[in-house]
Amino acid sequence: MTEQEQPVADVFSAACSSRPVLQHLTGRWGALAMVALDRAEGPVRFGELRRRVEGISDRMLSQTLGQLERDGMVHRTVHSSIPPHVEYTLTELGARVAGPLAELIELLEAELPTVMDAQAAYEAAS
Amino acid sequence: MTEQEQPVADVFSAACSSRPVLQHLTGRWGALAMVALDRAEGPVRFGELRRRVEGISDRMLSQTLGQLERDGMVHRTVHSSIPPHVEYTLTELGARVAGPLAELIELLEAELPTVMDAQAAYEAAS
DNA sequence: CCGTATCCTTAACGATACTG
DNA sequence: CAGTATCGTTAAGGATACGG
Repeated sequence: MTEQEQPVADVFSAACSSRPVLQHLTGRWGALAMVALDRAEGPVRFGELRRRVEGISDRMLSQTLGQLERDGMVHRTVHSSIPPHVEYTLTELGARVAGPLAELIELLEAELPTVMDAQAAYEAAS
Repeated sequence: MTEQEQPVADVFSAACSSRPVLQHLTGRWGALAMVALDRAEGPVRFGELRRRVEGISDRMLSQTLGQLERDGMVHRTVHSSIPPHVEYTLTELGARVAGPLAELIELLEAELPTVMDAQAAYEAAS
């Protein structure tokens, strides 16, 4: 049987359930958290993640990870001990989603000079 | 000469200029606008774009396109006539950036059932 | 150590009205 | 048609303090 994967979802449709999921991934911190986990290639602790994603607050990291966990992108493992020890990893789906996000970020980092030039040209024209 | 492209940019650094650029692309409407332009494969007018990106307001579309134009992702062509006629296309850089964004969106649309299942499981566990 | 709770400030956003 | 201006509302985000 050659089943056709036919997406019923359309993110361009306003009411589609995929919209919030996209928001979580492309929100202020979503992509950074995902790619940080992707680059780690192994479990990462909360504090370590906060250090990697510079500028994020406890509150935002917690909230972002919560959304991603709910969406099935991130797996959370709690080792009940004192002090507590919590590890985050990407799920199988999360790893696949992280791919394009990592590409985007790498492309952007490599092409930042191009962007800066464009910005300068834009300012000059206005 | 085999020049090594060595990115000086690091999006994980809080003050890096790449951060705002990433914001524009992964903000609420950035990715949707980029991929809508990518799928069009040709010039798209303002009104057409607004129709394609369901739910976006005049104000947000204008602002989003302005940011993307400033970042060198989108090219804007004004045909001075009455009524006005303005066309948007991706720049060469924009087209390359749109690639990963399109991948992300397609993956998300295809895997939405997986995400919905994860959400249901999450609710059940709490 | 890993968060949550609370409060507060900012900015994102949408609706409406208006202009070239 | 393609926006901009203004206004009001909402939601996102940061700071701080505290709990398991």
